[in-house]
Amino acid sequence: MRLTSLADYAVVVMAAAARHPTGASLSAGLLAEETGVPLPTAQKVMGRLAAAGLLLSARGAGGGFRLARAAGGISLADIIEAVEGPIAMTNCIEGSIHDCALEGSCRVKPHLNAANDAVRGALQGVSLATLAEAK
Amino acid sequence: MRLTSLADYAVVVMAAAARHPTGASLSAGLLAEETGVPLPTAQKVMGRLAAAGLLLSARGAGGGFRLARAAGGISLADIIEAVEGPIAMTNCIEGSIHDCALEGSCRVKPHLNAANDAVRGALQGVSLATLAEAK
DNA sequence: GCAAATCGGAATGAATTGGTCCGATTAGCT
DNA sequence: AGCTAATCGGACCAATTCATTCCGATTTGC
Repeated sequence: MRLTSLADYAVVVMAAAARHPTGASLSAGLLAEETGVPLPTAQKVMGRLAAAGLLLSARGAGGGFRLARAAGGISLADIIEAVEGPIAMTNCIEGSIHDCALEGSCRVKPHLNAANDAVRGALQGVSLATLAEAK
Repeated sequence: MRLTSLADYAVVVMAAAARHPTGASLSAGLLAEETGVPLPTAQKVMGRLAAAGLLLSARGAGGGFRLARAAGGISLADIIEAVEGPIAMTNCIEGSIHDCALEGSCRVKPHLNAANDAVRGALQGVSLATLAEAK
């Protein structure tokens, strides 16, 4: 029930990016300096965010990243999923994976499914625009 | 954002225990067989649950475990915390630990705090009595 | 055409986790 | 009262995952 530090950094970096004017080209180095996140780590995090479609990347000199959507259209759940993968408390919730020995006779799965939706909903209710606000 | 398999097993075992009559002495072997959880793992899980005060343990022949409180008074959050430790999405939320380099200049911490409370609330809203119900 | 700057993926070391085993303790029977 | 059997409790070890770092691929601008 703890998110990885990679995801933690991703939230910080995305919030910093959201405070810049829309469309500005932001290098990993710039955001790393602004947030205090180590540069190599920021690079990795931003790479994953770009792969997930939350950031648009441009290579070469003068390149950088920019938000793919408006800050209001990106949720905390989106950021976490981009870095950590699907939000699924247990393996059996994720549709494709079925390596649970109790599969079939498990009596609690339906309830866990409901709990998982509740948690996910709480995370989807927080937008990046909110996270970027001061205090 | 995924709970460990130990916590997963804990939920299954506790739900099985809640289906037995109140006060009955339940050995780790019995619950392991009922749920399909490997016995050594069930032992470890139940040990932690007892240490957290969710189960009462009795040693020796004829001993075993029993629920410390009524099933309605135990929440999913309680079970997860018993096995995984405090529910805190980030290190900076946990009061005592402060090994975050961004501490002080971090702009998103207050928002994450609110998100954490929302997640925790969702988990506290599910009681063991609900988990023990069929389907 | 050259050079600088930036993204992208691969490799390494550490930490947490999952699983197993053996010792400590107690009730019940002889 | 002693012994046996059953059960909890804590310690140990292998494995997976995570966090971090470094180097190569690609593109713009001069």
